[in-house]
Amino acid sequence: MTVWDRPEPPTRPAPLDRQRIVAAAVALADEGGLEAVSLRKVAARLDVGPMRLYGYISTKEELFDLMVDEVHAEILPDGRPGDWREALHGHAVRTRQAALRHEWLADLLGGRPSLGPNALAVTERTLAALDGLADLDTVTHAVQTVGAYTTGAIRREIAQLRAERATGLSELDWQRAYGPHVSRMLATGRYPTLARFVHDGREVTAEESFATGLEWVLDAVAARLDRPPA
Amino acid sequence: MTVWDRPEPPTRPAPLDRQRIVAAAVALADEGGLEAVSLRKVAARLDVGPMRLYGYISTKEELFDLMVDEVHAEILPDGRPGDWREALHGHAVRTRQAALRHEWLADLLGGRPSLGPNALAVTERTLAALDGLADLDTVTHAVQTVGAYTTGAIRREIAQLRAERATGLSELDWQRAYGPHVSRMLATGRYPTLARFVHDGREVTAEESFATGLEWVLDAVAARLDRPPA
DNA sequence: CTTGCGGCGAGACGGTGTATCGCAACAGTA
DNA sequence: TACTGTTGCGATACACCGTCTCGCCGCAAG
Repeated sequence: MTVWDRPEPPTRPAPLDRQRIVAAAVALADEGGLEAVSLRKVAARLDVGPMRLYGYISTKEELFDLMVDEVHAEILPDGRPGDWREALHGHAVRTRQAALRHEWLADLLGGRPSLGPNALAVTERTLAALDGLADLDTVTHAVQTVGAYTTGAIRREIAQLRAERATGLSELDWQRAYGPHVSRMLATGRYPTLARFVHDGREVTAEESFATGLEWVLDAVAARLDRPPA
Repeated sequence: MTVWDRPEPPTRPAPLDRQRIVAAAVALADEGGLEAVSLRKVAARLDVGPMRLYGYISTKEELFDLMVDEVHAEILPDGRPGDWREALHGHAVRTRQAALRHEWLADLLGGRPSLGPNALAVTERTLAALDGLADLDTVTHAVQTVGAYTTGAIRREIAQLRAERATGLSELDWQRAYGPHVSRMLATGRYPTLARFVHDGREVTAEESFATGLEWVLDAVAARLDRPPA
């Protein structure tokens, strides 16, 4: 049997890599949500046995940590730093955009401390943009407060988005119709104020709501940065 | 065989109840975290087969929804309403306290829309405290902004608390020592600002951090409530 | 007493994360 | 070159999960 008759050996899959593992996991999560990520499926996508992964991660939670840090690369500011407000605003907006691209991020955000290189780099850039404008404590509080708002607002937005998708209602109808359950609850008369707000309230897009709250929080930060600490 | 020889029939466990199911699930979660809650274990605690639960809930997620609403009973304001700031502040603080009592709440907060009777009642009371102080949109933004901050801050606090517990470090050492990993990362010199903040920053308790950020956000709300909408 | 029905729960199913361990392939040595 | 020691891979196993199916048992009606 000549060389020509023998098929080429199957191209060995590139040797494993944390990078490749995380990329596969992110792809899986983007397609089917966090619950679609199982070590077996990640391994299958890399043509590898599940146990192979344990050389690179020692637990599924670690894989999630790596995924979160991977996405933080998308959150790093693009250009050179502007003023503090632009930095905080940009960080919040880019985090939200990343969560809209990778909805599973909302499930993980704030769930564990993010100490990966990309997350630290994001923090570094943000802190640097505020450095010197006030004492360390004030700056720390500013970053943490905006971060907390961002995390919470993103979670709510994604949660609502999923609920809308599940019921098939359009986003703008949602707050008024919200399915039979809420209608019935409001009709009991036990939540008169809430009922009035739902009935009379203007429809507000999630993006507008996020932006408005963010401006408020940034204003609060501005008030503390401008004047020396109490 | 006389009556006296025959044992009394075993006291039948009280017929099932959503209340009892949720109470068992909450107890399990309080003891071992959310991951310790399985339908099988909840059922076992009620001396019942797992399938029995499906008459009362149709999915595990629904059980989680019920648990969240159960805890919202602890978040309802105790007395009669005070002013708007007290209402928002109290809501945030009570939510945090509930999360410290039931750490698993941090995993669920903001994860799905909360539409249970207790959650709606909490919202009703909060909205009522702000009603009339500004147009509906402004009031809605106020409640949502404070809510988003609260969710995010609680998640971060619980996440940090768990990480501390896992490493055995004391809370105050944490920010400086944070385990070998962060020390090494900071030593690389790639995060100079962050390193300086970690090194020079005053230790701040989680409670103080939460309270400070909350005051900032409430100040921002005050600024919008006091003057008519733009 | 018989019959029909309805609901309960045992068992099954397909999946999960992870521990174990036999084997095969390789490195080093005689 | 032949042998041996070691290492690391991955098949197999295990305990557990959420949920579906369906046979059986107890009760109501005739």
